[in-house]
Amino acid sequence: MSERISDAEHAVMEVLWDEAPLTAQDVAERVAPARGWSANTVKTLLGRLLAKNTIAAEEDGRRYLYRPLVERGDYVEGESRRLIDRLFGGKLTPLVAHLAERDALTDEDIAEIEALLKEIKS
Amino acid sequence: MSERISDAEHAVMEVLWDEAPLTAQDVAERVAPARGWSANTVKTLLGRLLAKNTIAAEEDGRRYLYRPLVERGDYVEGESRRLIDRLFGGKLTPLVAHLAERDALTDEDIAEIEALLKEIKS
DNA sequence: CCCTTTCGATTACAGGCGTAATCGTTACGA
DNA sequence: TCGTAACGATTACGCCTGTAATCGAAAGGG
Repeated sequence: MSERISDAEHAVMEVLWDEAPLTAQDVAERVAPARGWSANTVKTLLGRLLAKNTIAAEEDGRRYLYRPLVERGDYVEGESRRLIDRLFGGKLTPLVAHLAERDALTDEDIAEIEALLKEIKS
Repeated sequence: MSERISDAEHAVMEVLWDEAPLTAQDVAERVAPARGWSANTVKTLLGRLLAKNTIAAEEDGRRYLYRPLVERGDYVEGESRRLIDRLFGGKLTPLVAHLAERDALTDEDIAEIEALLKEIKS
């Protein structure tokens, strides 16, 4: 279905997931500063996302209003799954184990996840 | 330090992490079938990994023996962190929450992670 | 000793990506 | 009305990636 979203494109998507529809300029204002991009760059990215059918453009006078066609949750799940499949045999546990083993988890993280899991079970 | 490892390169690295040192042909035999690659492709990838200082080559007669210079754990942690930073604000909990919410976690997964966390705490 | 196979090294080449600049059109301000 | 600013569209361009083919040297078989 939807083609892969590149890193730079993803930055644009985050803006649109946060707020939509937006004009190209709106997007540029929100994303360009942090990235140091020119407005042209943002327009190129919007064009590519359009071509990939990841966003839609609705005419609004002589400009367009852009909004996402892909949901953030779907994207996030896809990316997460890719990583977990590629590096951890498709299972989440080894990821958690790996981070824990490397002290990349604070006590607080652990407590949070435990609380979360407890809630899920109920 | 080390440059990014591409997807295709990663497949080669997995072979070397599993067993090393290996000749180019060894690597090709182990990785090419699953990927449908020619032996040449594997050699190109080994060359690129060499250039990136991700692997080392030791002469062995008229051929080379390749072995990783980067540890799998470091790579895995880097990639995991990248994803978690990019999509979950750097925290693991939202990743777990996201997968749970999407029913991407089985009861067994949950039990495993709980057991794992309990062990860590002790 | 020569032909063929085998190596690594070099070169290739299209497509994606990051990052724009330029072009053609139109609307708006002076 | 005329120049200019703002838009989207088109074009650019170098680097990375995936995926090899080709080249030159060397080694091994007959």
